[in-house]
This record gives sequence, C-alpha cells and structure tokens, in this order.
Amino acid sequence: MASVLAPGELRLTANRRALLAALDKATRPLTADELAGSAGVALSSAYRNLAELAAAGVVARVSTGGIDCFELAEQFSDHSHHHHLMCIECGIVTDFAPSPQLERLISREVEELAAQHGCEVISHVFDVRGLCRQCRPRR
Amino acid sequence: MASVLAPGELRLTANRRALLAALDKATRPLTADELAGSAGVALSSAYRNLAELAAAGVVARVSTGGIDCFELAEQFSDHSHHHHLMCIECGIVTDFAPSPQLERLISREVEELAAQHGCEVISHVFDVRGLCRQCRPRR
DNA sequence: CTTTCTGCAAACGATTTGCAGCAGC
DNA sequence: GCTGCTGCAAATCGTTTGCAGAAAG
Repeated sequence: MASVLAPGELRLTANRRALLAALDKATRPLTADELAGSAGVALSSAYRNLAELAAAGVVARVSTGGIDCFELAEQFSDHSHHHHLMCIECGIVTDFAPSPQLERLISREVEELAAQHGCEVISHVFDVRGLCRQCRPRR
Repeated sequence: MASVLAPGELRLTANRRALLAALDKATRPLTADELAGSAGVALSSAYRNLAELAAAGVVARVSTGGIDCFELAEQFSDHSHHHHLMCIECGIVTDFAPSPQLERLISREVEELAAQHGCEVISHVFDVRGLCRQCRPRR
C-alpha cells in the first residue's frame, strides 16, 4: 500500500485508507460486503467510498452479472493489465494476464470500432465465465 | 422467424412465440421490459420465459452492468458471432463483429487459460463500453 | 383431470440515498 | 461553525417467486 495517493478532491479518511489497504492486500477482486467486513466500515460507507474512489480512478469496479467486485485500478496495483475469470457457480473472480499479442490486437480492433460507429470507447472488457477448479468437480 | 424450434422440454406457447418473434425482429439486444411491451406479455412472464429459453440455449442473456438485455442465441440468429458495444449513458447495446483473427486468438487464449487454471470455460465476453453516437455530443 | 403457463402482487437482494450526529479544518 | 464523512434505516429498482385461475393436451 504505502503511497496510494488520493488525487485532488478526495480526503483520505480512516475508512478510505482501510478500504484501500484491504484492496491492496487482496489477491482477487472483492465484493463491497467483503471489503466492508475486512476494513471494518459500514456497508453503505463502503459502497459510497468505493464509488468515489472509482470515480477518482483509484479503484475499478468489476461488473460480474452477479455481485459487483472492486479492485485497485491498474495504475495503482502491483498487477499489470489483466482480465477476469469469473465462476458462475460461486461468484469468485480471479485475474489473469492476456498475451501482449492479444492485447495489441484488441486495442487495434477497438480503435477501428470507434471510427466505424462514431462512438467514443472508454473501456473494454474481456472476461471469461465458467466453473472454477473448486466448483467444477461437483456438477 | 419461422422455424426457431424450441428443443425438447419446452412448450411453444403464444407468449414464447411472441417473445421469439420480437427478438428475431430486433436489430439490437433488448431489455425484458422492451420485450414484454412489444410482445404484449406480462413483465414477469417475459422474465420467466426468457430465463427458460436461455436455459434451453435458444436465447442469450447479456449482462450489461445495468439492465440486462436478451437476444437470440447465435445459432438461431441471422447475425453471426458478435460482441457488444454498450453505451454507459443510455444503456443501448449494439452488436459488432470481431475480426476472425481476433476471434481465433481469443479462443486459443481461452483454451490455454482453462488448461492453466484447471477451470472449465463456458463462455467469454468481449464487450466495449463507451458513449454511443447519440450520447457522445452532449458530454 | 393433470400439467404447464399466465398475470398479479408480494418478496428479494444488491445498491443507493436521506438524515442526524460526528470529525476535521 | 462550516464542510465533508459516517452509520443507520429506509427507499429504489431490476429481477424473482408464490399463488390462484386459465389454457393445453
């Protein structure tokens, strides 16, 4: 953790510090509930702070189709660029790194897409859904 | 529409027929609410039938992070394999086709991933988020 | 008849929000 | 003191579910 700075408008309170510490310690994206628990803050405060940190670009919100998860934004994380592997059974989300080749191809394709459709691309998601090692056996 | 067959266990009622027709007519993934409206069925019945059709593999549910959308599964649709471009402002989802090169690379990567993590991959999502042509001007 | 499907209304659950008190400047 | 942060409880809203009657076979 150490020097995770809260840019500009955001005051670095004890709650936010605790949430960031929990996010930094985590080895996978965590739910607001998990974070609230391990940081010792009220659930509503966790949601509020995570939303603010996400708006400030410090935290990334991961939409899973089920319960959303949160992780440190890539620029503040140890882990480099990565995508998500989510288990449709237990909801656990783990990270994986794409090959540079794939990443290059994706960004080229995304640019092309923006040009063709006249839209502004803000982010892309490449997620994989399936059954994790634990859930696979029993199904 | 015509011969969109409902496989095995599923009775093809008027409601389901109407939903499938609406899906077939659509040029983009639609919400349950839109579908219920244009097919003239109760919202709860729309959700129930869409869930059943999705379980039967006839319909695909698209998780947007906002309101979920539905479309015909690829094997029953005119459109070939595609991905989604979703507007974070108005929620509209449009389809786009990836280059075959990208698709090839993705499936190779996904296989590798399954082998490495010991998980079973069921589907992959490559979605692009941003502002659509309509929403881009005013922001 | 029995089974499945329907619509309505009620329940659910993740997330958001209003509010009164508290903490920091 | 003003401002922003907190926790609680209540509201929101997409989605699901229980139920009694209708439809299909």
